[in-house]
Amino acid sequence: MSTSPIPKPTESELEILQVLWQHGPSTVRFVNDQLSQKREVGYTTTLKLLQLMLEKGLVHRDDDSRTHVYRPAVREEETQGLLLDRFVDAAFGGSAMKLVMQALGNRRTSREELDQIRSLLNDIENNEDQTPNKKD
Amino acid sequence: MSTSPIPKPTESELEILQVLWQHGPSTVRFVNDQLSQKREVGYTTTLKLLQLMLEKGLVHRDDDSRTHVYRPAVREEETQGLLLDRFVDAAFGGSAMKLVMQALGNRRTSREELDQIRSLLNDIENNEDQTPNKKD
DNA sequence: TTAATAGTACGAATTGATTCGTATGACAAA
DNA sequence: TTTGTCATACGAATCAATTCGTACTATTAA
Repeated sequence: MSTSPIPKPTESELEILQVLWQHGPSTVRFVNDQLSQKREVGYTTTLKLLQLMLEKGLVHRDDDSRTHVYRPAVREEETQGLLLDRFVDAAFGGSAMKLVMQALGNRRTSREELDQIRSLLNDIENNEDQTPNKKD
Repeated sequence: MSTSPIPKPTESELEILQVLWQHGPSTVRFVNDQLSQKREVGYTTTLKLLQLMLEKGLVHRDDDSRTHVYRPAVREEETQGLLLDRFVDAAFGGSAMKLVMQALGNRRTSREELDQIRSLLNDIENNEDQTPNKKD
């Protein structure tokens, strides 16, 4: 069982991955259009980023047709988990609890969401014994 | 009550802030010793970082004595909140819920911690109406 | 007083991420 | 065929973060 060697995506790469995760396989043009809705960004910039991501193994590319189509090579949850770990370390000194408390305390959370979390908490408490739990 | 214009600390700066938050006002030597426990880092590197952080307003400095003493200029929760916002945007497409679910689902959480969260959830649900909610 | 030690200041090299200009090729319409 | 449009490739500039070497000053011990 080799732990997959996911390279840590940068912020820009993450932005692109978000688009791919959300919309599925996309052309450079499409990705660039999406990014452009949030901020100014040149076409070749997006192109270059995608090419770098291809080299890093963050995306796959279908270049059968002239217009290439990119799709994510990493799974959303996995990548988010990886980044979350790093972030918890960097910003919260490793305490995931503190992070959760902040996230919940600091912003408006709807009753539905609260219920969702409650039910997750119950699940966790029930499955406690058989939880895989790879890390210390 | 002006919201303080906190500059976003970089990863290295955050590492240093962690030390200062945890141990209080410290000399460069002390901070460097702490950092060195985790990874190789030169003394002047730490010094330079602290000097830059001073310019940015991330720390204060007492230079009465030859050996300067640095202390955090930003509050822990505030800074974490700021970074959390950015992180939720960057990695979770803005959904704090998804982040919380990941954080809880992905790692072992003790019963005590689960209870702590539950009680926080209750607080949130009760205070819902009168919650100050300063931010947009 | 002198030498060793420990501190600060600061310029500059390095590295990585981001950005974009320009060259080049494919394709389609006239 | 020729011309205009749209695509990729890739070198290189820029910018920020990080790192460290070196110069200089204060302090202390001999």
